[in-house]
Amino acid sequence: MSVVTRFAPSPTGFLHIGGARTALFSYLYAKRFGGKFLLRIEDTDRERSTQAAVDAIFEGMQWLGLTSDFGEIYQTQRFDRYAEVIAQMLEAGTAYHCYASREELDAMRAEQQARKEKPRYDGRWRPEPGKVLPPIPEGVKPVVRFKNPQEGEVVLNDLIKGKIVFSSDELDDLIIARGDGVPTYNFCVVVDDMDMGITHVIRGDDHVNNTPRQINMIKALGATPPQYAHVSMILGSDGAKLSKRHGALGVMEYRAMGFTPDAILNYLVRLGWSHGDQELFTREEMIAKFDFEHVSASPARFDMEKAYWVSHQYLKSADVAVIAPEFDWHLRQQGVDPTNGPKLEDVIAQQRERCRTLLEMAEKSKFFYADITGYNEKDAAKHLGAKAVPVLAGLIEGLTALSDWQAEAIHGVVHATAEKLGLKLGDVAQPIRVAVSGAAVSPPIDQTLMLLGRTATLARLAAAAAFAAKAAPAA
RNA sequence: GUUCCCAUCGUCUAACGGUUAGGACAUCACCCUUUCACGGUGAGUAUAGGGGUUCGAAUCCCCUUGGGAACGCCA
Repeated sequence: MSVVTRFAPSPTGFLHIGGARTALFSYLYAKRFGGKFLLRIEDTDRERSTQAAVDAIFEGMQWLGLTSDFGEIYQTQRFDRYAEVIAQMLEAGTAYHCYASREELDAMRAEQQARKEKPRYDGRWRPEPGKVLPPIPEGVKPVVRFKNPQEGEVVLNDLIKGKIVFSSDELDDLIIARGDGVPTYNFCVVVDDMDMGITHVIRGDDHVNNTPRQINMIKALGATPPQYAHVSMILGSDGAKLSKRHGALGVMEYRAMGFTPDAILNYLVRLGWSHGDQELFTREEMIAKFDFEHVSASPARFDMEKAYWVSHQYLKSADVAVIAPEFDWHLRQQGVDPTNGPKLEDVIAQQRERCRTLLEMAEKSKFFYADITGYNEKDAAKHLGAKAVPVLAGLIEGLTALSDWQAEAIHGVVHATAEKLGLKLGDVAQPIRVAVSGAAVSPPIDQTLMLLGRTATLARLAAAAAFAAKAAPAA
């Protein structure tokens, strides 16, 4: 049997990092066995589902490259099918109508909690042989409940957590259709997974307690339950649960922070899963090596520092042509148009070693594409003082005379200037950095000037010379 | 409250009864150096606690403690 997995988010918010990892695991597992992966939008709660959230989920999945093999599937488009199954179950006696009002149920739960019991439906409308049901109240639209078997136990052999046994008497009769006829999550999941031939249900471990009921429903429908893999949640760096108020970010925010999709995926795949000592994986390697035997059952914290490290590894080793479009996006995000200026690929090649993210790279590369707006105060005070005046003058003279604007020749001029003035290389290079980039940090100076180009270089050196001359008397 | 899950360096993890408990991130030190980085070398840091089982336990079992989840006409 070919593997079919699914990622089934409810569209009530963006695609967060935990969901992305669950989706990734599902995707990898399917691909590993040459199977299919599908994305299903669980939008039966029409009050909370929004189109904006649906769009955000698709956007995130697409950016990560986790594409569905079956297009878009919405539960709200399958209501006819759910109604059909509910009718079947009513007919077969595996489901029944319950006329208890919400108030009645609230009161029941309150009583149970007062008695320190687990709140659960008491089966007041559950038909049993010889049992007399209450009179049907007028004007009440009944809900439909699943008639859960009450004997024995349900065994879940989870691929990650191992064997988990639930006693059947812990399981109450859950509602599968609301008073208005709209089916509920636990029921829709079961019908969908069955109809879509899902072989492996990979989801967050907050669903573990739903699983025995779902297994019972699948069995009541005469189908075979899929395999389950319940993935632990991702915690914030302080060990607290990620929430909207507390550090939960959508995957697109990681794009804004300068991560590439591959880097995020690589970080996520290693969060809870391992393959010996290997830290870095290509997408192909992830697919070839992913397994549930090495997925941890315990929750993991999201460590931004390590994520940055992974990001850096990708920036350093990736094909510059692949990164260039994302780099372009970041520059434009910062209001810089990279059309006129050095080739993005060349700038990336110079910056990739010293930047952990594309955001950082864009910030540090703006000066290649736009005029600098001023000097870093400390750097200017240190490097553009009186001492810099002869240095800059010498450089301008040497560089103006340069016919061949290449790194090697530029390097020669910088060296010659230092030698002529009896200075160390750093004493010459630092003023140039500040003059040209606005601050004392840049790629190697010869590369920087080559990329910047002759015109901009000389203009900025001249401006810095004027600045230094003005600052000199005070110094 | 009830049920269920989880527990190795600060963090992510390796170990599938026998290792000086390994690697990575982070930290610190040194080297390299034209700034920032990269890179190199090295250091410190862990089996939550208590009982068993066993010749031998991080590993299997039980208890404690500490985290977490679920218990909706939410998903």
